[in-house]
Amino acid sequence: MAGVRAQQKEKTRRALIHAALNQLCPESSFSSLSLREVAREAGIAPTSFYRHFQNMDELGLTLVDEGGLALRQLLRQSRQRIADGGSIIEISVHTFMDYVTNNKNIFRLMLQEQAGTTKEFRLAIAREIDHFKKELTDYLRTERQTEDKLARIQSDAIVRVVFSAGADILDMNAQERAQLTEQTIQQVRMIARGAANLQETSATNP
Amino acid sequence: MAGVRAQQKEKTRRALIHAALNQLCPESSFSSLSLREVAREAGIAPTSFYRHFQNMDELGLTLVDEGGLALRQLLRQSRQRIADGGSIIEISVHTFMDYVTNNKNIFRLMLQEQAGTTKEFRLAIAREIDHFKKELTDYLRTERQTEDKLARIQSDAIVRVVFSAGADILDMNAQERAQLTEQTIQQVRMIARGAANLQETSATNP
DNA sequence: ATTTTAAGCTAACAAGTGTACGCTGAATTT
DNA sequence: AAATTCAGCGTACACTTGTTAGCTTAAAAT
Repeated sequence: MAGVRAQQKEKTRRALIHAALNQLCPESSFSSLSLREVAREAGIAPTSFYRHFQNMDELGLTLVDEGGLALRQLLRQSRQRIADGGSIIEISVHTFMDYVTNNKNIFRLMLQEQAGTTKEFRLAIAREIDHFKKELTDYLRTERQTEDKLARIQSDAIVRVVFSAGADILDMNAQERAQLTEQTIQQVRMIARGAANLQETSATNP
Repeated sequence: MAGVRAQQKEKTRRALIHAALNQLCPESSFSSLSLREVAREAGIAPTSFYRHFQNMDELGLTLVDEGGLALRQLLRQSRQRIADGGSIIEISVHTFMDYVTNNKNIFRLMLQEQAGTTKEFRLAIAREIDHFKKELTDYLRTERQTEDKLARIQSDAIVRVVFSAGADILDMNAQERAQLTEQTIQQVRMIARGAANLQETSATNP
């Protein structure tokens, strides 16, 4: 059973996703996309859209999920490369910035809908960011022997700084990008240093 | 010359601003507001809108400017209250969070349009954030004798963390808000500590 | 007292939107 | 071979949108 039918369906589903992604330029946000235009670019009739998604939001959530998953996989990969030496901070930040650079539209979508109008979107994106925070917290606790609460506060701060810098990177050229990436690495180190310092202090003053 | 006419014009101008602000709930972003609805709520005909603003974007930019100005004034005020004792970090973060809590709609607008679709918006908001960063940098340099470049990096990190936390506060109740505010204060202290530590280290290793 | 100004109005237009309905035809199942 | 499923289509409807053109009317300027 080749599933000629299911195959074709998947194909136009991808076409819809691709069309939506393609229309997400700096000049038009996801929430301003119209079902009709997306359908037009995917080469189907507007009404056929409903054979694949219940509405545009469902399509958007798919984009967020796929994008978040890809980013997490990249970061997990890059963390494994740490064994070969190299700073985890440096590699992770670079990986993140590269992802943003290569997937501007998806990242912009996440930024926009993070403060956006649909609760389901906001939750989906909060979930993605939480995934991050959690993985980072675990790393800090096990690999860096950071005390639990401190690890959570620290990783929260790091994630905030990195995501925020990622947002700024969207409009930058390669040179500015490299510069901001360097600065972000320094800031993450700053946070790590401050956290370590706090831990020492509280250890001697219990 | 009382200026009965100018007075009335200002009044409906405020009505338009108020109407727009009022329609900025979590369920509808600024870019999804329609000129007609805003005009309707302000009690004028759609076409009369143009007597006050060239288009909706101009209205939005007005909101951003007013909101940013108010926030900066608050922070400047609160910084002067430092003389009476109390941590500048604590007071500033509290002031910021209170502002966000009391002006959710404006702050949400800023968040949305920061990654939004109109370049002019993005620039306006970047400008507001830069104002902040600059005032903080100056403070760090003069009051805390922080080295110039370090002061810039540090204040950049602080502003990122605080703004990001401000975004999260929008959907929270009073208790969660207090908790996140405390955490943010700790994170700012963490950054300050890390920066001081870095400065010491580089002073002894020139 | 007369003229000018301009805030606000009504009417109208062209364009775009989401979605309900029912049909077709090929892939699949029976 | 016959029956069923279902991705995709065309038509149609009821709205909403931004914006133009020209009128009214009271305030301001002359």
